[in-house]
Amino acid sequence: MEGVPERLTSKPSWLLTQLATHARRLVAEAGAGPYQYRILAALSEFGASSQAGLARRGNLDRSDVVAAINELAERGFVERTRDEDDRRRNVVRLTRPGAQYLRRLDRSLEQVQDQLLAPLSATDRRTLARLLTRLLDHHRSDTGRDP
Amino acid sequence: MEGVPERLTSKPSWLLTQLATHARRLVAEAGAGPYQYRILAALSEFGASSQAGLARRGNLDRSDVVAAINELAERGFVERTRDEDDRRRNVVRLTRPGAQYLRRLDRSLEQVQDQLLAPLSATDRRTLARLLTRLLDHHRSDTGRDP
DNA sequence: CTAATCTCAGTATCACTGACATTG
DNA sequence: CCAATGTCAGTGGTACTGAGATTA
Repeated sequence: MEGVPERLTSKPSWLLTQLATHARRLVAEAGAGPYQYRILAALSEFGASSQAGLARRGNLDRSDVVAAINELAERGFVERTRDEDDRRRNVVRLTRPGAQYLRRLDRSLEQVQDQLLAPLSATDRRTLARLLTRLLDHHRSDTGRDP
Repeated sequence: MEGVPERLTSKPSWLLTQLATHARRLVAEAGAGPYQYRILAALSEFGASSQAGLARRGNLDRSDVVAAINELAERGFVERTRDEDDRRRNVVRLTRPGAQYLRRLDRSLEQVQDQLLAPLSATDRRTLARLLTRLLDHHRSDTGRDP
């Protein structure tokens, strides 16, 4: 024992942060702002939702959702209407152009993913995804129900 | 196939970014500023070095190294002296208090690590570290030689 | 002249906090 | 009254860019 052998490369926490910035950069090059992508993805997978619901599912802050939706709405990718059943809420809906845009983003992301995971075999990639998912699920105490 | 099943939870790039923020938060609670920690760790593992060398090894920007070293030097954890053999460079050296501080940080980090990796078995943890390391090595084109 | 180093000033973006008004 | 929602203003930190001065 004695000195920890490789502090910089053996601590998952640092590996995560450093790899994450790399991933972010790649993703940004693909043209996908993380907030907007997560919102579009959540809408596509779970359907129309309130902004608070999107925040919960996309793991982002309510206040950040506001700005992101503003831009998405301006570009015509989502529709924001008042929920008449619960007038505190806005119903956010994916539009057709929004769905197309998401598909384009997904194609770019797939390439990014390939670049990012290049040195791993298909099995390793699955393993990695599984482990990361397990971690994330565990640390997301928010139950994540719909509203 | 058809629609991508779980965009938000199956893309390693997103998993990484989200887990990374979680890790960062935990690490911050442990009192370890990421820049300063990486510098201290690099110094401890590779010995005294120029600031540019630290930047390369710690995967950070030269300009950020300046500020981090300022603080570390103020707190007496590192010593910065002009390199007389190459007067462009500063030689940064870990002091005794600096080494002690690093050991304290490491102890805190270990607990953080445990929290972060709680849901994984020892084997899984090794696997994760191995996969992440492989990725990071691959994406670090910088050869990382010393100066 | 080119290249490397250190430094400073400034930027973009993410994540977050606190507050407030509206509605349930 | 309390809780949830949407909105806004502002903060802190990371990562980065660009420039300048010094030395090799």
